[in-house]
This record gives sequence, structure tokens and C-alpha cells, in this order.
Amino acid sequence: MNSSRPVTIKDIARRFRCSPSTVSRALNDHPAINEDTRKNIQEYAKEVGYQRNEVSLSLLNKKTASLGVVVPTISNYYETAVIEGLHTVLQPMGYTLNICVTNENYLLEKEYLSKLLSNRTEGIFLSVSQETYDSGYYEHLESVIQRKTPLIFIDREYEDFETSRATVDDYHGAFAAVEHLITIGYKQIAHLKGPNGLTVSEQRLKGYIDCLKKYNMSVREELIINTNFKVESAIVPTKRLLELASPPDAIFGVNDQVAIGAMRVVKDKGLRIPQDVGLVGFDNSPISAYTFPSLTTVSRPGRKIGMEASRLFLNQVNASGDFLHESIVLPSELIIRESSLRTPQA
Amino acid sequence: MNSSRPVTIKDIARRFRCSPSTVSRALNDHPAINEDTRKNIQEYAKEVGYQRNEVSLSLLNKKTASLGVVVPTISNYYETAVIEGLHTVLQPMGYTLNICVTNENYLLEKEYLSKLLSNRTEGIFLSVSQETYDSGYYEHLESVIQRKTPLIFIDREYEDFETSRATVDDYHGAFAAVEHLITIGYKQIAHLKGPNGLTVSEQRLKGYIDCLKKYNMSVREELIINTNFKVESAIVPTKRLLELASPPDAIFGVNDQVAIGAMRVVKDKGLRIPQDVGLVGFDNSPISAYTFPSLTTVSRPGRKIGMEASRLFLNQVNASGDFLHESIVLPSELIIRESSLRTPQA
DNA sequence: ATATTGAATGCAAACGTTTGAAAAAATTTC
DNA sequence: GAAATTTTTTCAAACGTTTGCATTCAATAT
Repeated sequence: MNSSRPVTIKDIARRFRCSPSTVSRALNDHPAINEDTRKNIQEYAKEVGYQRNEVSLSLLNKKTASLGVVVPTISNYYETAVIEGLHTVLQPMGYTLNICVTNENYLLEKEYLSKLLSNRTEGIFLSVSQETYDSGYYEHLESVIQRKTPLIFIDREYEDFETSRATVDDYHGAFAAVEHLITIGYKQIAHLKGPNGLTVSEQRLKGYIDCLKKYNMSVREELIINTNFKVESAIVPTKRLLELASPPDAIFGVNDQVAIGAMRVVKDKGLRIPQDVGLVGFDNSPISAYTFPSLTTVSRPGRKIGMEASRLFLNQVNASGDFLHESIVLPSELIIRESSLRTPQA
Repeated sequence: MNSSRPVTIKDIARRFRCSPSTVSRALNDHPAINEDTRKNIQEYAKEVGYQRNEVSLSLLNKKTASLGVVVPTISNYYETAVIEGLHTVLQPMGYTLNICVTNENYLLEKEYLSKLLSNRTEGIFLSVSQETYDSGYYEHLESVIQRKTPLIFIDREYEDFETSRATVDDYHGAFAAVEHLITIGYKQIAHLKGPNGLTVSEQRLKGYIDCLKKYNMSVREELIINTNFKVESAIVPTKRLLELASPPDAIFGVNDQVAIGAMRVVKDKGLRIPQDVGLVGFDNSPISAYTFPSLTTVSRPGRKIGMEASRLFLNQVNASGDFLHESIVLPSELIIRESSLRTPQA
């Protein structure tokens, strides 16, 4: 070991032959401290690089000013946008964000939550992992609730859980996307859906199906294929779609990544976008505006979600006595670009 | 306030009319504890949801098992890959990663470092922000050094700083990219460079220039234009390039985002890739394999960097006495795809 | 019956800081 | 010059946990 012990208030007290209390007060500009004493101590502290041990303070005050952000991944545009939003509101308030990436893994999520509680985190923002969703376990959430640590769901959620949540209206976003394709004149619309069980996947699927139904279009099972949100997971499914006897003339991807993967396959096949195949994604990731053709997509206000989630957290912290949990649903917005803009056909 | 006080070891002791020590030992399976006592206490603890207060332990043991990861952004593939690599090695060892995003902001970086030190973080992985780079300030780093907290530079670095570092060989990656373009037969190679001052920008620029020189090709100032790594920042520069009297027949982008932006502009102009304009990016981001045409790029081993950085940290922690700082430079690898593969021309 | 052993538990200090109350020191007042 | 007042400093407890050492109590050996 080569780490020298950090200098403490006691060290300084010894140096000045005074009590730790005096040093503490001097450093905190307490009025009842002699001006000279204060100056000397502050100077010396600076000189030796004294830095308050926040750990001890946390213990004393039972306040850690740290918040947990538990997400399945940080390699998506949306997740990083949410984190940015949380950051924007909470960092200036002195909170530290402890970002935990679960990789869609239940055990890891559980471990992180337990660790956050042990570390006396003051609040947790959670987007549950896919495994958690699949397994249906939620005891690890119970312990958060039991501790009365504010728990805010972001994005994905357990329907039947008593907490605040900030989510995007995936359903209407998907609905609008499909409605747009229909309006343009596409007849056979496929959906590259997300993993089963996740709210986002299911809501978008539902929007897709309901919209087809509204317009009296048949819902063909073979036009709905699973992906895992990643670009490469769209390749095989899209190929399968295009090889169908009656292939789709439009594809609605569960996110931009998947839509971009599909775009590649469609072009490889020699088909034109949007003339032969229309394409819509989801997320409005930065790159979607610069693909060729640019990608029609549904914008999710990630930053805003982060900021709203922060607000929900703060509400709960400031609430006296009983607190009613809030659900915020932000609208998503269709962004029409080239990939779906062929001249409308009846 | 509605948060009920978490149950402590003292609470349990009171309940069993025994001392806190006994409870502590019982919970930790200390051998000198009566089997019945142990079982009763453990059961009760579970029942009331006791969870060890790690804050107090941190104070007692002077160990926080938390590490700081300070990065300018998490919205790039590379950065998230690095974090994933750190995570892979350090999470299983019980370390918590505290991810701090500086948004390229010097003051924020400074604040984060100071906070991490105050929280007695046991090590810091740092990719300095652009502002820090520009300003040339580094007092905030001095305090880390002074504290003998292990500091590992990832990616960007201060050349003249006494620490360990894990970086990618940007220079040779860029060199290889440009050499490849030259070999294929491109004659006028432009470079969309990164922000001034950053090691990655400068190293790639240097690789580009040195390679041109090696092949006796002129370095045309007007073919080198700045971007900020983001896709949209490539649009105007690329347009300018293509409108030159003697436009480039190939473009080397400082990263994939920029290259993809350029790709869009080139195609909008009606030029073909790779026939009319060759294109190479940097990062091997997932999407680069699926653009149309797919993007030739230089792969940066982000995950590996994270893992190597972890190793450097662990070395330093386990070192007895004086520790010699290490510099690890991992090779980057040229990934040849469609965007540069026209049939070679002399 | 007493000494010896062994098992089980308790005591007290420690980690670094803050803070109300008490004490000490310096200053003012009469 | 003593009392009253004000200024400055110290004391002690608290936050929750662990741990070396001391203690207690019962069982065994002499």
C-alpha cells in the first residue's frame, strides 16, 4: 500500500493545539471563532490539502446526497439522454448520480439495488432489466419500498407497483408511426418488435396492432418478428420478411437501430426506400437524420423524462407525511423524413 | 419526511437484550456465538429487513470500494465500451463504479474530482474534458496525486503527467486508414478532424499527415476541417470539401459519426461511394457495419481499454512501496468494408 | 471444594465530523 | 478590583459498525 492517510481535522487540531471542534468551526466559518484562528486554520488546511471526509458526515447526518440510476444499458441514445436529464436537474442540487448498468441481468440488478440501499442512497431511478421482467421477481424491489427509499420507474415499469413513474407514450407513438405509413399508402406493414415482456416492446406492438385494426387491415402474424433492439438483430428477420411470398411494403422498427439494420437489408435486396419499402424507426437518435435516405422515426423525449423523473423524486422527498405517487406520461412525436415519404397512393 | 429510520444493529440488540457486538458477530457468522443466538438474530434481522450500513463500515475501515469514472460523455460507443470493460473486471471484485459525465466542462470535472476525493473514492479513471485540455489547468489533478489516490488516464491524456494510462494507438490507426486509401488509389484525401487539442484528434491528424508525407502526397490545408465528433458537425465541412475547385476523392473521418455525416452529404451530391469518393471512419461502432455502403473504419478496443485500465489500477493498489506507473497502448485495427473498396487504380 | 478450562457475551475504542451546552478566557462595567 | 458580560474554546455525545480484550458463567478436572 502506498496511500498516505488523508489529513483529518484531528491532525490539524494537534498542529494548532486546539480541539477538533475549533477546527471544524473554523473551517465552516462559524461566527464564534476568532478571526485569526480561523484564518490560520483555513490557510493551513489549504496548504496540506485537507478535504472533508464526506463519509463521516454521511454517517452523522444520515444523508448521502447520492442517488442510484439503475439501467439495463447505456449504449443507447435514449438511456444516455435520460441520464443527461437527471443530471441536469440533480447535479446542481448537490446530488451525485450512481449509475449502475445491469446488462439486462436480474441478479446484477438485485445486487445493485441491495448495494445502493446499503450505501444509504437517497433515491433510486430504475428501468428494470429484461430478465427481471421475464422472471416476474420483484422481492428486490420490495426491500426498496420497505426502506421507504423513493423509487422512480423510468421507461420500463411494473404495471402493478406502487411507485412514481415517468414514461413515454410508446403506444401512441407507435400508433402514429403506423398510421402515417397507412396514410402514405403502404398496405402490408411489418413490425420488427422488441424483446417480449418489456413494456416498451409490448406498447409499441399494441400501437401497431390497434392501428392496423382501426384501418381494417389484417394483422399478419408472420409480419411480426422479434429483435433485441440491436442493429444486427434486424438482419435475419428482415431477410425473412422480404422472402415471404407476400412481402411487406413497409417496416416499422421498434427502434432506430433495428430500422437501420432493416434499411441495409432492403437496399442489399435492390429495393428502393421509400418507393418499394417504407421504413419507420423509433427514438430519433442523432444518426437517424443522416442515414440515406433519412429515417422517419418517433422522437422520445429522453432528456425530458430524466428531468420529470427528477421532479417526481424531489416531490416525494419534500412531501410531508403520506405521499401520493405520480405517473407522468410524456408524448412521443412522429418525425417524418425520407424513408417513408413516397408520393401517397390510394 | 416520510422515510422511516433503517433498522440498526443496536435496534436488534435491544430486542434481544444483548450487546451490539453479539449481534454483529451473529450476523457475520462469528464462531464464538451460540448457535441458537445466531439463528434467532439472523432470522429476526431478515424479518425486519436489516441491511448493513456500509457508510459506517467505510468510515471504520477507510475503505469505500468505490471508484470514480470521469468521462466527457457517455453518448459514444467507445466510452460506453470502456465503461463496460471497467465494469467487467471491477464489479465482480466488489467495486462500485461512480460514473461522472463532465460534458467536456472543466468546472464540472473539477467538482467531480473533488467530490470523489471527499467521498474517499479508492481510484479514479479519467478521460479529461476538452475544456480542461484547452485551459491547460491541472491543479484539480494535483490534489488527486497528492492524496495518492490511484489515477488512471483512459483515452485522452496529459502527456506530461505522472500516472498510469491506457490508450489506443490512434496514430497508427489513422496511418493505416490513410495508407489503405492510398493503396486503393485515392489521390486527394481529406480529413474531417476532431476538436483541437485533444490527444485523439491530434494523433489521428498526425497519422494522416505522416502517411501522406510518406507517400509523397501533398498535405492540403483546405482538406483538413474541424468537427466536434458529432454527426451533424460533419455536414457543413463535407459540403465545403465537395465544393472545392479540386475536391477530395476520399475522406477520412475522425470517427464513424462524422464519416456517416459525410456519407450522407456525398450521396446527396449524387456522388457514389466508393467509386467517386472513398470513406473511412474510426471506432467500428455497431452501426458502421450496416450503413449503405458499409463503412471502412478503424476499430478501437474500448472494452479492452477498460479492462487494461482496471488492471493498471489493481497493480497500483497491490503495489508495495514505490510504484512505477505504466503506459499501455493498445493497437487499433483497420476494418475494411465497402466504403473504400473500389477496384484499385494506379 | 477448588482450580482449570471453554464457551459465550460484553466493554470500550475506533473511524471523522458536527453541535449544543459548558467552561474558560478575555473584555467591559461599575 | 470584583462582578458582569462577551468572546472564544473545549467537552461529550452522536452516527453504525467491528474487534481485541476482558468478563461471566457453567462445565470439567483435580
